[in-house]
Amino acid sequence: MTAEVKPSSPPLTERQEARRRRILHASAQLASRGGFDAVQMREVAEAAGVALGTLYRYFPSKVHLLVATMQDQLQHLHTTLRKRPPAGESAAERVAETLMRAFRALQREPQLADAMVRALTFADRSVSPEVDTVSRQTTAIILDAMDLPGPPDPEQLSAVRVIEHTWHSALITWLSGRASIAQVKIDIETVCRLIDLTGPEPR
Amino acid sequence: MTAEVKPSSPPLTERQEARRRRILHASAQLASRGGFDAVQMREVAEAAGVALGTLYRYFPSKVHLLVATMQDQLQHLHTTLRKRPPAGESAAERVAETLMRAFRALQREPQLADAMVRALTFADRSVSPEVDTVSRQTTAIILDAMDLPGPPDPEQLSAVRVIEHTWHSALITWLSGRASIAQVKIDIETVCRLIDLTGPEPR
DNA sequence: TTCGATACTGAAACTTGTTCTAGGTTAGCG
DNA sequence: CGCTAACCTAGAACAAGTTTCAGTATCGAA
Repeated sequence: MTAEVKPSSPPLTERQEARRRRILHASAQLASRGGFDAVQMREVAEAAGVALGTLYRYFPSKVHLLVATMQDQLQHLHTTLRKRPPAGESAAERVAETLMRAFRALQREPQLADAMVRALTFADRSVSPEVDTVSRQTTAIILDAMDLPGPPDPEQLSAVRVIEHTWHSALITWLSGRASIAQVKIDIETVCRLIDLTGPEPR
Repeated sequence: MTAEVKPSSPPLTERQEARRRRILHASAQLASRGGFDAVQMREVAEAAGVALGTLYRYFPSKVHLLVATMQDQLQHLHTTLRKRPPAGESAAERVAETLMRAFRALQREPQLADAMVRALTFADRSVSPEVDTVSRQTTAIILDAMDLPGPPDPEQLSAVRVIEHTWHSALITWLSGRASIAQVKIDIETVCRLIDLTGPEPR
């Protein structure tokens, strides 16, 4: 279930790889302060030491840039989470625990979270492939936490999708100050019950 | 459970009410064609026959405008839905039916849906009150569909929130072409099972 | 009816995402 | 080494959201 971010088509030279990394770093840096609005393309370019045109060659829009930033952060998160797998009894508990852990990680950088999530939901069709990658990464994290014996069945996949929807949308309501952390926790736990509903029992 | 859109603080004169209505109409009109990008503030102002500054006095940003447009459309929808209540046996069925009906309504105006939903998820804290109103309208629609005998308990409210999250997020993935209508239907039906899970049984 | 406050208009200006252009640099290859 | 294509840079230019301002119209109260 390893979901590596695709190294994509043309292999980059070392300097190009470094540029790309500098850009993503600058993006995350700026986002950590003022959130979405603070990630201004001219500033990112300057902070990364590249020309504006170059920035646009690497990331065709601000949304692309921030979604790529999210891919980057998610990969870190996934790696971190794997080191200490959740300890719950049931799959539902493990998933809820994992998501709340991820949530606390985002809490530490709320502005960064804001920038990434806003970009993700604002993305139009032209960013679909990249958004899809993020979605696959999230799915991988959840399935990892479920720690199923075999491959998931379609019903479980649907439950996972619903959990993703909830996770995503709950994050937004928290970021915009319309829900408390406690409420997010309750919603996550509520939706995770779906897992035990679909899994072992006969239908 | 009637959730009227608050008439807000200062009562408007007749001409002001008419202006406001013209603006919302122009907004919906433009959105129905090109979606979010086609709702350009200068064009809205021109189509509504008001100056740009006036448009901004009524709606302090494009996002505010589109969220207000959504409030408007939701109210229509709610009225329409009430005329023919869903017929399902269980609360879960009725909610799923209602949401799919709403979904089909949006399908008829995908560009408008795109504009409204993008605005909703892109909204930052400054739009929280308005977004909250939309959320309450949605909650009211779902609770109506559930047709509970008494007031909902906290567990049911959490289930409703999760359903809203799913509805909202599923809509986004459909609009951005990353999920089919069939998939949305499955996800809605999946999440609606939560209702029967929380309701009648003893815990 | 008249007055003062508030709202509206038209137009310019400002901001930030995005595109374009002309010229210099780099990488790979014979 | 020298060539060529692809890449990079600096900077201007353009697009659309938002703000501002001076002047005009409207409204509600005296």
